[in-house]
Amino acid sequence: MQGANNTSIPFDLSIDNVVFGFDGEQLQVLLIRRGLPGRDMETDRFLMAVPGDLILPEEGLDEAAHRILSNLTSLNGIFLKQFCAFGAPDRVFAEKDREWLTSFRRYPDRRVVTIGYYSLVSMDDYRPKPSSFASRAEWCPLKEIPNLAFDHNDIIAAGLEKLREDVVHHNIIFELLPEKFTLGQLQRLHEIILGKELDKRNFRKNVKRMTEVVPLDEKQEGVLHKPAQLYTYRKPD
Amino acid sequence: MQGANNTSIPFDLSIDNVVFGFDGEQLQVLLIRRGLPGRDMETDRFLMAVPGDLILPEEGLDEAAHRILSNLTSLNGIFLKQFCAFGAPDRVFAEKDREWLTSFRRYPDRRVVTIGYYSLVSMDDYRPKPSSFASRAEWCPLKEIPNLAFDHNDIIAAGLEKLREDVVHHNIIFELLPEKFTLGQLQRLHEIILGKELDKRNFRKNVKRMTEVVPLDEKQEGVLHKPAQLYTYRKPD
DNA sequence: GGAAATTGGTGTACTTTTGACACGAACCCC
DNA sequence: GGGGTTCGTGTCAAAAGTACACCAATTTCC
Repeated sequence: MQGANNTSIPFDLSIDNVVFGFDGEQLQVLLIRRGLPGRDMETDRFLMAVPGDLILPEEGLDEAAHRILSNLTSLNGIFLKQFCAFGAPDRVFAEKDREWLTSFRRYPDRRVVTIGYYSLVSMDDYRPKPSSFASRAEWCPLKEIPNLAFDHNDIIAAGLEKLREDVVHHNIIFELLPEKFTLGQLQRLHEIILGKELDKRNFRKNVKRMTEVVPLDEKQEGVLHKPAQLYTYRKPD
Repeated sequence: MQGANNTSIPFDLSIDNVVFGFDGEQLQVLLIRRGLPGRDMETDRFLMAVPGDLILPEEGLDEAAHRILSNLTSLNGIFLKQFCAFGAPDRVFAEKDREWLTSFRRYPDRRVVTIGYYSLVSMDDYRPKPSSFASRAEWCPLKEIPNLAFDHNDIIAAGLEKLREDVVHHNIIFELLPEKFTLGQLQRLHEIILGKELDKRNFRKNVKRMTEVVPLDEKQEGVLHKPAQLYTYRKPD
């Protein structure tokens, strides 16, 4: 940082969390229905958004991301990774966002820069009830995402791209699966994230080389086909 | 973004650019000697820093990164990539940074969040003169970096880590080389960034598969050994 | 003018990884 | 008991990665 520069206007800073979930079939993203419970929530007056909020004066970025996600969704202690800052000067000033901004923000004319985080959640572990007052969060299939507030559509797209990069080299993909999973689920998830089909036998060959993926003494139950062996992921020390 | 949250304190936002250079031998980082020309510049009163400054009210992040780098170093139109935001609440409030902050910042008590960019420059293309008034920039070998202002040592470390990741999959490494380079230089640069030795013949085998790296009708001159074939990098469309 | 020092440049054999490909087994439902 | 569905398995060929040693071209120094 360096400064003959005294032009110092205040910014607001926010976090936006792109939370990916997997239901065994497709990738989903957690969206928030905005407004005040009971008054605006049931209307379509405000666009949906990714869970995010302003950073508090005294908190760090990761800390803020966890707090905000916890407040809006009750998700605690989950995997969260910063992936990009978004700061187009007019990113919150589109007409569509005006009413919400003036209703809920103290300084609606302030420029807002947001730090994007993405996270991965097993949908088995988190099923918000869409119509409950307590939770305003809903899963939305990635392919059916509506027009969102601000630049949140772009943020999701960027988060997805980052997820794709990270899946290959870091074992983050297991965050999206329940504790016990089948190799079929693991393969489908890879296929969905990478956007291409994989060969079953080759895929399994590779997985069996991973010592972190261990078979359990258990099989799938209640499925209408041959039950699959269950596996779990043991984090290396 | 979502908001029952009206606690809205202003942040200052800055950009910090970690500029990597390569001299054929080792990686270097561009540092700025801070203070006012003629008055403070020659003293050691202020810690050195990575080139950075506050973002202006109306400019985007990438735009700000380019402007700031251009202002402080005259480097224009170079490769710049956002890699991480740094926002520890106290990151600018260490005692060592106090005097500079109060001398040069209008609101020295404001929390500052910074967006880190890294860039790659061929040192052949940019040789600041350390003692000139016009340029306050100096190359500093990565291994000899002193204590810097704020959390800039951390920022450099994070930038380097990101560079290591990116080098493997994106052809960014050529930004660090002059237009014409030898395979020896290319290999040394890879070895330095990756921190391990590579086999010469295997390395060359791989490079020769890259259609972007094309041999020129030219050889090295004025070296005290067998002159090497020169190559250049042609960006694919 | 020749020797020493230095980096440039080249090929082969082995191992490992990747990629393509087909069929019987186990379970549910009807 | 038959039909539908997913599970689970092995082999072969091609590609990529890895290990390894010597002569060539230039400068400098004697």
